[in-house]
Amino acid sequence: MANKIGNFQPSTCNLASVLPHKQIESALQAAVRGALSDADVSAVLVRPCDPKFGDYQSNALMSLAKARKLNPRQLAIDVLAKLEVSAVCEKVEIAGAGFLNFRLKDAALTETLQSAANGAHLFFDKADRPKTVVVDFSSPNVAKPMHVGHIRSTGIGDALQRTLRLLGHQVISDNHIGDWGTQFGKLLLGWKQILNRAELERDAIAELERLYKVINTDCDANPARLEEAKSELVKLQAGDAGNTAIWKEMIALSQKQFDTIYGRLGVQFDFTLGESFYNPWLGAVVADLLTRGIARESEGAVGVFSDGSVPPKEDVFLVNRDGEWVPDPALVRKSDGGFNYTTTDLATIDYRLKTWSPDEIVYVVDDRQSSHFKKLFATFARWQPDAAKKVKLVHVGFGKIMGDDGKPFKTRSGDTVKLGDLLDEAEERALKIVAEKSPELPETQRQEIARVIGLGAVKYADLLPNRQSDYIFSWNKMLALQGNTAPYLQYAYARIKSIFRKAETGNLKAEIKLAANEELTLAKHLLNFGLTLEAVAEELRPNYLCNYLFELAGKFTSFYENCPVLKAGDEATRNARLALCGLTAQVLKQGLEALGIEVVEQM
RNA sequence: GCGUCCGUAGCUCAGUUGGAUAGAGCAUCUGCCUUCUAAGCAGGUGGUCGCGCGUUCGAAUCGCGCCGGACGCACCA
Repeated sequence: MANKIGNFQPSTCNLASVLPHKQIESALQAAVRGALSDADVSAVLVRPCDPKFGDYQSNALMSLAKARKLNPRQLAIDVLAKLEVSAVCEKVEIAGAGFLNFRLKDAALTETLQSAANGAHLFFDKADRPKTVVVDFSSPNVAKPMHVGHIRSTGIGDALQRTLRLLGHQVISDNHIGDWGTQFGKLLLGWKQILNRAELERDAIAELERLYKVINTDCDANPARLEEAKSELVKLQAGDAGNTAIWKEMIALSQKQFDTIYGRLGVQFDFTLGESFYNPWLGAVVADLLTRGIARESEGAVGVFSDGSVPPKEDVFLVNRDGEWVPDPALVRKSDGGFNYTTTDLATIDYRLKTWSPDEIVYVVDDRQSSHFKKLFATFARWQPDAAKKVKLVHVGFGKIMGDDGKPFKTRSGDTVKLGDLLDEAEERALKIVAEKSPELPETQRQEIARVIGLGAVKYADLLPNRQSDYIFSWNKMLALQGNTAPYLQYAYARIKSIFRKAETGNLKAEIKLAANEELTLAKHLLNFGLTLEAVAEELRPNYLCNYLFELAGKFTSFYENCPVLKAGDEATRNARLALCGLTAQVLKQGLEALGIEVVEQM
């Protein structure tokens, strides 16, 4: 926020845009500056609107007028007098309390589509000011199976990194895996005493999970076993060679599992710097916090406490218990001398800033950890105030996945659903449907279609809801293949491709001609692709893109029903419609790709 | 007890600086396959946006208070 000062957008950037709404926007901003020389025009935006009012609308003048106690309609008249948008718009209208309504000239619309058809762009601009963004997501734990809970972080994080990259930002994706912690004491003990080598070869993660469970049960019942486990942990922490070797092997085995899943999901990371990577710095972080007086000792532990700079209600280091405000510190060292995740997270921020100098670090993590992140960010701001001003730290939180019963999603027997099993089931269910719908296709092709549709369905169902709300996991919904689902979008794409297979001739760079309502509606919607991508990148909400693509597919099918392409009356119409189909297919494919979802040529 | 998030159609959910008559899918009802994939399209039914007060030209959106729900509240992440 604070780093936005002086970050004005030169209008020349927008003037270079191929997109009419951006041209209108920068012209409008110039006109507003002309009418109100001191106005902050960064909030003067032009957005698509209800077609009955026009194609685009700005309501910015009303809030500007309000802040200055001006008559909004009069301000609109003054701004309009200075506004020059006749190249792309029909006469601009002032409506209601002070809306500006813009209607695109057909020529401007056609020209934008033509340039896209010629390959000059795909309805979005690269960012004027590319940012460097670290995206921290997925973060599975070593020696545990990835489960259904990981799809949210993995899917949302991947969609965000893809979208940011598409817009020309520099992204550093980092998988902060859980490869350190007290659980390794138990795992090491289990490995040394009850490891089944054959099982380890067959299914390493299951065997590691078994080790943990058995020893954990032992420890609960028998304090001596717990001591044994602790001493293994101490040896590991002290750098014991044998324990370190076993620990590394457990990580390698887990990484194999992660790679398999990520391979299926098509997710890539630039770095996988787990928690253990930061071990060498943890002591120094705590020492520095103590030296600077930011942390202090309490009950044997070391923590960061309230500095009293804000009212208790806003103080993240206080919590109210029975009517009294009591400390809720961010602990950075336990009373046994061990460090905890706040320490690691502080060292991680420090490392990332020093290594990559990002403008932003985005954490795609469960909403339940929001108070942890608030404390973490506040602690970092106190620890390194100057560095903190240069980076935006964002917690992208998300809700839980629930079962049909409204309780957290589990298998019938009450276990957590393993991610691999979930993906298998998605593909199996999709295969049944493909076999039913397209029995004529060869088996291998049906399997490939089922793979793309099954995975797409799961990912899309996860990305579609507002990320902050919990959502109900339903196979029927995501694979019913009706409504707002990945298959619906993939189907729209496949239908377009089918047209092209049947079109023996066709020039994708044909002259664009728009006449029918369905053609105009579709064309105008294509123009909003960039706006949508920017909204996703700005608000870190992939669901905006889902809804955009669903509408695009809907507008396309409407066009498809009403405007024959191959059987159009004349050659020019046929070619123009083919070009429109081609652009729609490209946007669908590109948009789905930004969500991490593949398409098939036929389904 | 305190904090965070949430409460929108029968069900599941959208709702992009507060903006014009609140949207979609499912379900339900009515049409549409001798024309490019009907996994589709067109249309109907269905909502005092939990309740109340307030701010505003304008509130699902902002503020306050209730009611209901989920989650979280030092040495696990």
